[in-house]
Amino acid sequence: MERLEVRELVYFTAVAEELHFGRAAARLGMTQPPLSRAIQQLERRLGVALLERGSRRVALTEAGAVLLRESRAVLDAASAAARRTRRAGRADPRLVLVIKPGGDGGLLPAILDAYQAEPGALPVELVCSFGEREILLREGRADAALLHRPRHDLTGLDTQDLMTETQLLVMPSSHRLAGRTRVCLDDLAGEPLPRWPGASEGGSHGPEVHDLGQLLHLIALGRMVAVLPSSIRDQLRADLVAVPVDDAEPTTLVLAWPEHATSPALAAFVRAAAAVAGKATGHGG
Amino acid sequence: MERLEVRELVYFTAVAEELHFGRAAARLGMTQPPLSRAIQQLERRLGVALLERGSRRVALTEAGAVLLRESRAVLDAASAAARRTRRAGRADPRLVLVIKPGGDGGLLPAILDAYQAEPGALPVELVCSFGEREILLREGRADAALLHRPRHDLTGLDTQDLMTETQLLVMPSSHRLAGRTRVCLDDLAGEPLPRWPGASEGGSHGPEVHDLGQLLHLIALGRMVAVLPSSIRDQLRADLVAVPVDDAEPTTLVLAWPEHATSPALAAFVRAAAAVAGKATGHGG
DNA sequence: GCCTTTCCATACCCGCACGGTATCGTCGCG
DNA sequence: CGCGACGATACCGTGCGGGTATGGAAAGGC
Repeated sequence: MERLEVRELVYFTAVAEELHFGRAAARLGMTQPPLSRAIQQLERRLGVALLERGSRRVALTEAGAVLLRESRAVLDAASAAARRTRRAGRADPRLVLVIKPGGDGGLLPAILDAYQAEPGALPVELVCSFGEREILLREGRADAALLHRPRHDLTGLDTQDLMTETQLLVMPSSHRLAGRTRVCLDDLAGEPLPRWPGASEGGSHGPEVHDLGQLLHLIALGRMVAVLPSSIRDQLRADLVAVPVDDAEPTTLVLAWPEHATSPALAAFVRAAAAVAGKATGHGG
Repeated sequence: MERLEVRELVYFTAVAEELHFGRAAARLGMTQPPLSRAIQQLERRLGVALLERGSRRVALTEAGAVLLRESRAVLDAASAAARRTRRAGRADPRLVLVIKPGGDGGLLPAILDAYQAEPGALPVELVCSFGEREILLREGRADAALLHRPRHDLTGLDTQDLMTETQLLVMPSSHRLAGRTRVCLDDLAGEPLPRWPGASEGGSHGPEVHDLGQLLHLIALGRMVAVLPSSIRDQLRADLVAVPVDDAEPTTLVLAWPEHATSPALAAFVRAAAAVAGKATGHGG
């Protein structure tokens, strides 16, 4: 069984994405002929046609589509491997935790305290980031992240549930729904909801939002409303109102980390977080 | 950022596993000097020490241990990519489903029928295999598998629950517990339980077992007992008895497939299986 | 219908890096 | 102190990855 090389996968990915040998070669910083040969050789070694070459157009075969997807997985794994190794070799070991400002459900201080009490705890570096936080984990840029299920895609990650919250509709006090004690999702038809960077799917049609202060400001200005976990209640400005959304799926705050991670520092952090979460749900409900 | 090549990862994995450059080189079918240089170059490019060389012993550094784990992931992904691509390019497209004989909970015929009724259904190739069935999925040798949660490790796989079953203790009619109407796990202390190939963890201390007929035979001979999902009741020999185990965690039969799979044939199969399972729990409970 | 344009494939050449052989340096042990 | 084991270094050849030049086929314009 012939080996499959990373370089070949990079080449193939470029061609498969461009569907054009010339452009792909330019993107790779090389010329077209060696690229053509590399792809041919790849096809020969796999014994499979990956591309249909019309003289004017290039298209993926079924097998080519499969290899494109698989290649991305391999390349992601490879660059994550490099990054994680480099980070593990750094002289100043740290635990990188990525959070969304305001998205910690108020548990973070207690978790950090509990972690620092663990033996062998490392300094924790907090990275604040909005959209696409799970990507930082998959890329090997961070050790752990606070995410929300089901909002985030958790495939390929291991997780520890921390706390489940109902969701609130946050709006200016002048809003037509501000007097209600509860609303349901149908009431929100036509309301401008925030668009989170990276989540370009349907439904959200308001302006794009990058930070919690900005979001609350825009809500206060009447430009939009938002459905948020109930723990943000503590952080609301005086000019905003929040009422429960009855039929919004509850959101679970989870601690997530890359599958198969073995670092004892991470294990200690997960232990600490689980302990804090257990205590919190223990009293609080 | 320098590229990380598959060849280098193969080399490093060999050295990291052997902890000996000479043996690693032999295993790779090459001589020692180029191997040493390749590892040095890898360390230089990553800017990290991977191995501690004593003159008499080689040991992994912290970063080396990380890279070993990551390398295995990358290499697994790469060979899975090759296999999946080759299979996608085959002239006779088939859907490969791996099952454990007797482990289908009786749902399989209905699922296969429902799938064949789907538009564009492919011929289904059944592969029977005992231990380590999930590995066939991860290696790209199969499209889907019937597995049991929590018995199998499902990380890295997408799943569809099919049916949840309580578990039964299966034993010869002469067994000391054969007269009981129910037992609990503590009653089984000291009983020889089957060892499944690949699951070498504690608790199971009986002979290794590779197939259901063999297992039932050994039980009938009084050599062991087993805790099995209740759907095997239909397949029991007359000389065996089965009673519920009260505190054994219920087992869920799941259909599993590699994450991010996009094949329409697989999607249709999942749909068919979900429909059958929904109907089954609909009447049966 | 022919010429042009636009691609990918082929032919040929070169340099480098990968792998081999020979040897050294170093540590541990008798 | 000398020998053996093992990784590192030195040096060399060759195969392969990449470059330039050119061929060849198909689509489009006049």
